[in-house]
Amino acid sequence: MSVPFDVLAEPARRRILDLLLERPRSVGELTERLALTQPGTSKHLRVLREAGLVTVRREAQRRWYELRPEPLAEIDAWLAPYRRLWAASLDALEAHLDSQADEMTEQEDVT
Amino acid sequence: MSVPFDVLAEPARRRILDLLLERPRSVGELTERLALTQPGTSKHLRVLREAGLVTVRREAQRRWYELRPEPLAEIDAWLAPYRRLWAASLDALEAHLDSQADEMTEQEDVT
DNA sequence: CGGGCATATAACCGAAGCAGTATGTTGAGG
DNA sequence: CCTCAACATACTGCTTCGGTTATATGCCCG
Repeated sequence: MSVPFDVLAEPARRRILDLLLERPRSVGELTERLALTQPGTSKHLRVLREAGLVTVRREAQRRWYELRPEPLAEIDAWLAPYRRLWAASLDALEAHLDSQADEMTEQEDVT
Repeated sequence: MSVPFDVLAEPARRRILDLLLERPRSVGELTERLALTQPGTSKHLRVLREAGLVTVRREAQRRWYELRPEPLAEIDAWLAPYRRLWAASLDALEAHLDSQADEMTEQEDVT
């Protein structure tokens, strides 16, 4: 579970990261937005913490969880050699759509 | 499980994709390299197939599995907003290392 | 110092995932 | 046809995971 891939397999954890992308948040706040129980949220946060994807700052009883994106680089690195492949097919799609657009401007009356 | 994130949570499946990155391969070949049983390999391939990450081409009794990277774009898309964040910290690291390198060239005798 | 708030940890349960064994399926070749 | 080769599917046991309820911890405040 300590690998970023496993951590991100859980939708709730991806949502947490998405929420932290905007700004640091408290457990209560996250719990509310996730529609989970508080212990459930805490459990996911623990996993994220142990994977190094978040850090905690204590303030009285409140704990502010904060994003730490570095471990995501591992995923990005794995993804890298594949990126050019689907990029190529997307380019092909774009080219296709572009040529269609061209045809349409040439005809000028395709409803 | 149909989401790319879940599919990639399994190390064996990532290895399969890595192997298919080089060229299409038969089930037997993959089984050998993964040190799995043949049914185990077939099972992972089924998951990859259902997620659209591989396609099959039949040739007599042999089946050639082939990479289909498009679904990985979903992961890449999710990753996108985070990329600039860790990129920033990596830049900072680079800058730091660069400045160290500078210092070293200035001194010229750091063993 | 006692009570309440915010959060963490523990204990428990059901569901799902993975690996392995056994068996089914399809095509080639004698 | 019969058999073998390559692969898929079925079934089973085990482990792990995610969610919930119950309880512990730490801190502020009256």
